[in-house]
Amino acid sequence: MLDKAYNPQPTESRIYKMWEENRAFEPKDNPAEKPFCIILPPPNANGYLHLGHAMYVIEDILVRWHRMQGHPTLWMPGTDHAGIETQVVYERKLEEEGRSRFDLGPDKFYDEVMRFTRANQKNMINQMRSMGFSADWSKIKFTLDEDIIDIVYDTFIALDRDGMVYRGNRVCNWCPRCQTSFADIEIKYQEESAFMYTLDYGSVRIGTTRPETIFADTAVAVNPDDKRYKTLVGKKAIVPLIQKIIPIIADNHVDPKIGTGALKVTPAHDFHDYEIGMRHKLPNPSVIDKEGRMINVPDELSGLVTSEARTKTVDLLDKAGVLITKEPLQHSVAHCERCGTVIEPIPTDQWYVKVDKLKQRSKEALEKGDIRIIPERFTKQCIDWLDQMYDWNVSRQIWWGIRMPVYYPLESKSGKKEYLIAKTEKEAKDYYGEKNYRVETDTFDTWFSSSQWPHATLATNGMLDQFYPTSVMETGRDILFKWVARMIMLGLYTMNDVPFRTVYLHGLVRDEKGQKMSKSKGNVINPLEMTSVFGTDALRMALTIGVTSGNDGSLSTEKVEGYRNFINKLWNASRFVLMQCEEHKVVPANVAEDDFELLSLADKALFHELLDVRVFVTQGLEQYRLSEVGERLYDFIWDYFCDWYLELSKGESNPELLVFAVREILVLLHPYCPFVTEELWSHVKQKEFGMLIQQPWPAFVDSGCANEHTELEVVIAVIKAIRKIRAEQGVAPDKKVQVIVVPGKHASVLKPQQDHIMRLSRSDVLEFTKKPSGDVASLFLPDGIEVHVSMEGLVDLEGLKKEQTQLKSYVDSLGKKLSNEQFTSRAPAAVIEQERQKLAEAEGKLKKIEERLSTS
RNA sequence: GGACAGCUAGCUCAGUUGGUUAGAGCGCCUCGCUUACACCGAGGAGGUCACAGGUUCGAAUCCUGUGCUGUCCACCA
Repeated sequence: MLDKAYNPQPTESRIYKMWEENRAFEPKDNPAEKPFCIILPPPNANGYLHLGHAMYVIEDILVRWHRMQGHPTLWMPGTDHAGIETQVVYERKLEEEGRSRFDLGPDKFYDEVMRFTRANQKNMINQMRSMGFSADWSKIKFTLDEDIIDIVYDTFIALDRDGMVYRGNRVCNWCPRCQTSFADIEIKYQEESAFMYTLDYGSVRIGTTRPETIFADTAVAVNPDDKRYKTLVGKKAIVPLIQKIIPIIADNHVDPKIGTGALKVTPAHDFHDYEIGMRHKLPNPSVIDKEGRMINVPDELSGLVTSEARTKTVDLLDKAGVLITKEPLQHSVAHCERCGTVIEPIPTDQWYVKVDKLKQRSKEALEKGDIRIIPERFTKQCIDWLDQMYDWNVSRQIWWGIRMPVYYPLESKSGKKEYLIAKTEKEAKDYYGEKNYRVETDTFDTWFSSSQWPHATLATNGMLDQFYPTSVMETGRDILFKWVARMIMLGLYTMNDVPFRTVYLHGLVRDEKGQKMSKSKGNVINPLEMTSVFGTDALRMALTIGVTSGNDGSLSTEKVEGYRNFINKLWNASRFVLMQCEEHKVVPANVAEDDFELLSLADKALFHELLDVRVFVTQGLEQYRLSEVGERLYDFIWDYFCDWYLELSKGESNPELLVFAVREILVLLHPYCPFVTEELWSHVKQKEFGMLIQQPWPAFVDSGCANEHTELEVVIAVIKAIRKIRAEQGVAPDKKVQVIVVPGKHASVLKPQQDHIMRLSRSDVLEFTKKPSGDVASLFLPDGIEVHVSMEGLVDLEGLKKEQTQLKSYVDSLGKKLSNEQFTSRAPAAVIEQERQKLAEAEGKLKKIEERLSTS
C-alpha cells in the first residue's frame, strides 16, 4: 500500500533513472507521424539553474505530450559558452582570488575557463534533469564543440564568399574594462546627472557634455537652415586651450533647438559625429585610448581617465575664461551590459556582417506567417527591430570564445590579400607562406554562434533532414532580438528555411509581490530549494498555472506549497482507489481497458467528465494554453473527482471504473507532473503496459453520457443546499436532520439517488413530497426543486431574506431587458429565449421565497 | 520622442471569438478528525473589472481619450 503522504525526493531520482535507462527521451522512428522538435535554449554554462531555466518546463510539457501522441520527438539540449558573460564571471572569480586574466595570458585563461565551464555544464545538466526535463541528453552539444565550430566557420566563410563580410575601422562601442567592442544591443543606457557646458569657440559658442573630447574636434557643425549661423558656414572656429583652427560646416543632423545650435564635431568619439565626419571627409583623430585614458592631449591631461579629464578640462576652460555656462542636465549614458563600465565610442578595427539581405528575408518570413510568434504582438516588435538593425559587429576582443578564422600577412606589401578567411590554418600557410602570416585573435560574438544553434545541433547529430525546421522555439521574451531574430536570419541564410515554425515566449518570473527577483533584494527563489521541499511536480505546476505567454508571472513559496498539496491530494485519491480495489479483490493490473461497466448515475457522469477533460486538455495544448489546461486538470481532479465522485463511490464502489479513471488522469496530467504520475502509474497500470511516459495519448470519443452528467449536477445541487441550510441554521454536525425535498421536474433523477443525498448531506430522514410541512428552513433551486430541513424552534431567515433582495433586483433587471423593444427586436432569438427562461426561473424562485417568508 | 503591455476580490493572477447574477489559488470568517488526504473536509464573506466618453439590444471583453505602473526601441550637443 502507498504511504500516507507522497514523498517526492526518493521517488523522483528513481523514476528519472528508470526513464534514462530505458532511453525514453530518445526519438522513436514513426514515419507515419509528424516529427516534433524543440531545441533547448542552451543555458550559459557559468552558473546555476535559476527560475528562468526552470521555465523550460513549458518545453518539457510540450515534448512529453507530443511523445505520447506518437510523434517522433526530439528535445535537443545543449549549453552555451556565453563568451563575454562567462569571461566576466570568471574574471570576478579571479579577482576574488587576487588574480587577473592578464597574469594568465590568453591561453592559460582559456584553459581555466574551459575547466570552469565544463564543471558548470555538468552541474546545469544535472539540475535540469532534476526538473524532470526529458531532453535527449545523449545528443547534447556545447557551443565550443569542434563540429559546432566547424559549422560556425562554414557560415562565416559563406557569408564572406557572398560579399556579406567586411572589416572596417569605425567608431564602435568599446568597454575599457572588458577590452572589447560590443553590438548596440549589448549596451544598456542609464539616466545620469551631468552638466551641459557652453564653450567659447571664437566665432561661435557650442554646447557639450563632454568637454574632455574637445581636443579631438575637427569641425563645428550648424544646421544649414539656422539663420543665426548662416553667415558663419565656411568660416573658422577655434578650439579653446589648444587654439586649433577648425571649419564651421553645415549639416542636417544638427538640431538648432538643442544647446546653442552649434555642435562640436568629434568623429572619433561619437557615432553621429562619425557619420558627419564621413559626410564631410573630416579627419578623426582619437584622444581616448582603449583603456579609456586620454592621449594626444595637453600634458596635464594626458593619461587621465575620461571622468577625471572632464573635471580638469572644465577647470582649465574656466581659467582660460572660455567656459560661458555650466547647467545641470539629465541624460542617459551608455554602460556595458556585463560589467557596468561606461562605454567609450572609439574607432577600432572590427568585423561586420552586412544585414540588409538577412533582415529582409527574415521580415518576409515573419510577415508571411512562416513563423508564428506567441503572443502575436511580438511579431511586429521583431519586424520593427529588424528594420532598424545596422550591420552586425561580430568580432569581440575577448579571450573566451570561438577564434575567428582569419589570417593576416606579416608584411602588408606582400602583394597578397590583406586578410584571408579560411577554415584551416593550413590554407593560410599555403597562401601566405609558412611563417608569413599571423592568426586573428578576435573571437566571434556569442550570438553569432548561438544564432546557428538549431541547424548546428541537428546537423552534428545527423538529424537535420528529420527535424529541420524545428517545431517550437520556447524562450524568454528578453532575448527576442538578441537571439531569436538572429536565429531566423542565419537559419534562413544557411538552410534556406526558417529554423522553427513557432516561437513561444515566456516572461520573467517575479516574486509574490510582482517584483523582480534580485540578490540585493533578497527575494530570489531557488528552484532547487523549492523542488527539494515541495517536489518537482509542484514547482512545475506553479510555474505553469496562472502564467500566460509573453507576460511576467509571479512565484511564491505559498504557491508552490499549494501545488504540493494538490499532488498529495492526487496521491491520496489514488491510494483510496487502491484500497477500494483491495477491498473488492480487484487487482488493478488485471483490469483491462474496457473491463468496467458504467453502473450508476455517478459512473456515467464521471465517464462523461473524463472525456470532456480529455478534449479540453488536448485542444488547449494545441493552442498553447498551458495555464488553462493545468487549471482544468487541477479543478477536475480536486473538485470533481475527489470531492464528488470518490465521495459518491463510497456508497457504490465501482473499482474497475476507478482504476480506469485514475489511469486517464495520470495520462492527462503526466506532461505537467511527470514524477508523481509515473510513480502512481506503476500501481494502477495494466500488466502489459509500459511506462507512463510512453503511453499513447487518448483519442476523442463520444461518451453518450451527457444527460447523466447534467443529472448528477442536480443531485449535487441538492446535497449542497442541505449542507448550506445546516451551516446557516447552525445545526450541529452530529445532529440528525429530517429533510424534505420537493423534486420539481427531477423526481426521476433525485429519488433513486436518495441514499447518496442522505449520506453526503448527513441527513437522517429524507422524504420526497410535493409540499413541506412543519417548521422548516428552506432553499429553492432551479427547475422547481425545493429543499427543506425540519427545524425545531426558530428558523433563521436572514439567508432567505438576503436572497430575496438579490433576486428582486435580478428579476427587475431581466424584466427591463425583456421589455426593452430594442433588445427583443435585435438580439438573436436564442439569447432572448435564454433571458426569458432566466426570468421565469428567477420569478418562480422569488415567489416561493416570498411565500415562505410570509408564513413565518 | 515612438511602440507595446498591465491596471479584475486583501494579495498573486485567469477570463479564447462581446451574451448566465465575473472566476481560481492564497489569505480571512464559521463549523468539523464523517471508511484516501489536517499537505484535509463542509459552509461563508469579499469585486461599479483604473477613470471618462463612445459603438452595440447587450461591454471586463470592441473604439477614442485620460491617469498610474512597467517593458522595449530611438534620442540625449
